[in-house]
Amino acid sequence: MESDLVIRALGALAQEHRLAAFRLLVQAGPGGLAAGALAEALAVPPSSMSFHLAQLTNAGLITQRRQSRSIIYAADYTAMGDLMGYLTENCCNGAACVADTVSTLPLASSCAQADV
Amino acid sequence: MESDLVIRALGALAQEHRLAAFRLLVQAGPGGLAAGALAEALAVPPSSMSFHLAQLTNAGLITQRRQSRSIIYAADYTAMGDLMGYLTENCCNGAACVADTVSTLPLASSCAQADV
DNA sequence: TTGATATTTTCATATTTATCGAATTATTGG
DNA sequence: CCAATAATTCGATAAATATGAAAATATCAA
Repeated sequence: MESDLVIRALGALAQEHRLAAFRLLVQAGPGGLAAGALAEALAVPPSSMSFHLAQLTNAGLITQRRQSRSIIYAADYTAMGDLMGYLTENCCNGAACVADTVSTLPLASSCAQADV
Repeated sequence: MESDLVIRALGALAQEHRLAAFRLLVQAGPGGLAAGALAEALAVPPSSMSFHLAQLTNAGLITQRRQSRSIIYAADYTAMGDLMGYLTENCCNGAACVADTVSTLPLASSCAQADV
């Protein structure tokens, strides 16, 4: 992941409404949520919501697809994974930052196959 | 980690010079680097560097200490770890984002001692 | 104390980002 | 086609961020 895209992704998440929207989309799963549903959930005017969703889309963190009259947004887990990978490699001294967190999660399996 | 601090941390890293400075500080380790050394390394005027270092400090990502005439900045690994923890919990569906990335890195050692 | 060094603060300016009503585009049912 | 629904784009404005020269602050060595 190039640092320009990383900066756009970080900037996209560095905003109250966008971070909240992205969290909702992560929770929602691949099915995603409609723009209107997000706007209502966050109590943000449609035009503002659209602006923020465009930022997240531009950063590659979410995808959009039309479904009838609605436009459904969904979190791009791969993009988020790439961002986490960049931060782990470049901003955490040899994964020291992650280790603490990961060790508290059920990731034993992923560590076991770390020799791949 | 509260979302307000998370947003400040993400915003602090979402800028070319600040991301580069933080990466240098992470590499430098606990010893840190002087403001002047960072400014020179990044070819940024002292006043601009100072501005950016203040942003990173305000976000809690780096610490500062005076050493003679220089002010030494150092990465706060705990803060970065907290940020990674927040993202893992809230923006990665049950750590799925991390698992993919981590498994492709030579993290066997960090995983082995994860029980510390 | 004086002078040199290291950094920050101040200040003006430029740029980017955020907000939201109103107008516009796209889709569907009747 | 027409009316209703769902989103986006436009446009004007406000607010936050970035930049860098110049002045102010802190430290040290002589």
